[in-house]
Amino acid sequence: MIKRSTTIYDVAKAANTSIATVSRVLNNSDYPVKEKLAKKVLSEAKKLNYIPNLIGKQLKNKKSNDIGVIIPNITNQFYPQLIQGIEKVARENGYNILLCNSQRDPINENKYLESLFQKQVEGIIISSVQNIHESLKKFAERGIRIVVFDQNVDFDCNKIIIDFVKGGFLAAKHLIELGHKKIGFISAPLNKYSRVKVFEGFINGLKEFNVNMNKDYIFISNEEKEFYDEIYEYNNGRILARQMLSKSKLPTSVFCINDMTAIGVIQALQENSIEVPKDISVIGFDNIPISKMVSPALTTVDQYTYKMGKMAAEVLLRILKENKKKNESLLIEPSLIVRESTKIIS
Amino acid sequence: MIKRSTTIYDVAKAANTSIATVSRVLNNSDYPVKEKLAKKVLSEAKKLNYIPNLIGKQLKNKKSNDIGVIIPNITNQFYPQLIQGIEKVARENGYNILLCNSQRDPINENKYLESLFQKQVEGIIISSVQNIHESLKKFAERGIRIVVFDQNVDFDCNKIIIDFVKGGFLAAKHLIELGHKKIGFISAPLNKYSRVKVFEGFINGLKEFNVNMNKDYIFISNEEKEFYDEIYEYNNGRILARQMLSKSKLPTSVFCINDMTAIGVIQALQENSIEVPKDISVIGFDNIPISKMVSPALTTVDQYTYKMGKMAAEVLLRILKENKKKNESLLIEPSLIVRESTKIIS
DNA sequence: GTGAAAGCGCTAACAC
DNA sequence: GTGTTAGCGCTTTCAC
Repeated sequence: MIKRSTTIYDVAKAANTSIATVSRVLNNSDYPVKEKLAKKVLSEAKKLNYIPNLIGKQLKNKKSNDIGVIIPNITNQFYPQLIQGIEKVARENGYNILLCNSQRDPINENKYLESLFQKQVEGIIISSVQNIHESLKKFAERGIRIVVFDQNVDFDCNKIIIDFVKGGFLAAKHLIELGHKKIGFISAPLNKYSRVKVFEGFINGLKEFNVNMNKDYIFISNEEKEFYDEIYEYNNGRILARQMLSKSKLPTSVFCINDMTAIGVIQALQENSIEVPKDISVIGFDNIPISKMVSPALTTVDQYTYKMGKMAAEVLLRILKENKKKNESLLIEPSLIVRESTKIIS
Repeated sequence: MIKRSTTIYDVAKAANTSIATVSRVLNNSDYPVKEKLAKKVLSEAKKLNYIPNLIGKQLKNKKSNDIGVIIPNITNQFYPQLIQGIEKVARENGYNILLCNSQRDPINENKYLESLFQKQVEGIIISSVQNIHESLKKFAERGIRIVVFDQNVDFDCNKIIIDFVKGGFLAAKHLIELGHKKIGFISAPLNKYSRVKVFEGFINGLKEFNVNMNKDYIFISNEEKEFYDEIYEYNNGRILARQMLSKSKLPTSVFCINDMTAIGVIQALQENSIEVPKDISVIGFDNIPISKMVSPALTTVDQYTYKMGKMAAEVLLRILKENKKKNESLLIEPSLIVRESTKIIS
């Protein structure tokens, strides 16, 4: 840090008063200060271009007004939308966000957790990429308020989660109602709560309407790796779609674990002269902004991402403010968004 | 903040030594400490789950190891890509990023600048939404190192900018080489350096190849407003494309100020049964990931966003490390990416 | 080798 | 109404 010198002492000296008074004036404390002195302090502070050092303040107050947000990856629009929601609420309540991309790597996630703890954040909103939540739990026990979203975790904390089972069910139901019997499923590894549950709902749907699940139509990748300059899910969709095309029998419709995957799938199909939805109907999950920008526009299941972000922040701030001990758990209802990528079977 | 009590004192007491020694051990200082004592300190710290309080450290060291990043909006993929680049470099050098979305609002931008200053960031990487850079300059003068990218600013600081004029030129040249003479231009207001320069390059291109610029084919919106849950540029493209369609004469090709706008344009055209590129060729600018996901895949001008982010961070960190006074200025060469949204005029 | 103590910039309890 | 001062958690100088 450079000379960035002007401190509260400089202002006090310039205004010919004490640092206590300066602090009172500058913080609009309701402590009585003569108007004339207050004015003087204000004008001197302005003259000196005084900007308070938050670090000193935070150390003294033992309050950072920061909340940490950990997400897998910022390039899937799902997360930016969410962050916008979080940010809006946080800002409005005087909180700042420290954003961290785990790049889907548990090691990074833990590093970030530690780093956020060091920075004394008051709470953390996280979509964890881990299955065991040792470190998260450790921090929760030490008093950091945790809100998980998108993924579930294996201990008691605040949760904002959409009803994935219902979402998967809605997707299956939609395809079946369009007359499809050969329904495929394309996904990244089922190693996360969200995916497992979506799949569960999907299977439930097939069962409920007496449609057979055919293993030949199910394509799930083994690996999940994120690069700084690539988009994992999109590539994954492309790869799995090509795998599907290499089989002798094709389904008439596929449900993809999320929109980015679906977009990759559609593109790979189109490249191989399979028309969507004419030849194969495709449905996604998330309803990210670009799902309506691709063509055919994607039929999908809305997770209300922006709203989810707002809710997560609201829960966290409420808990922080009221210093509640009890954790909240909110379930968001997903809904089906029908666009152009699915159609009645011909 | 909660009781999060364990401090360096607790560790010192537990290890039966002084805080000075604890600090030395924990920071791997090259100060001599008897191995046995050091081990003891380490084990007690571990036993107590000691995690250092960065705020105390920062206050003492007068060094935050934080850099601020201010961007207009996180939902346009252009920025996430950039941030990934910045983040990678920053992480590798022990720096953390404080990310801020100005939502294209100068007032927010200034608020964030002030907030970052308060947080004692060592440098700021910014895509400013302002034309006058009063406050940015003010902070630069106070010793914060500034790197601007994407937009230019009106004072001397570090700049990572792509050659917008060349980019605009490339777009015009491409369309002309495909035989187009009726070339349109669709853009958000030309109130930012980037847009002005791109337009300039575009006009240069038309002139160089003796193609007339027809005012009837130019559509530029008056207003620029960002919402938390909408995507300005995409909507803007849709609106302007509809305006274009309401005219009696249409161009055979249009150049859009960026990819998101182009995607909006293409979609509005398609909704009105204008085929791209058969009826109208469309070219964008940015080469964001989704430009290859839409269909037709977008012909565009690559800004090397990820690389730009890395470069911005590298410049900042180098300047910080070497404490250089002189500012650096880097120009990135754009390049044309031909995909499916443009074709030879029939 | 080790520890005491000053001080980073700030707030607030306490004294006057 | 105003000022003095302790102390937030930490690093580092200086003394031993």
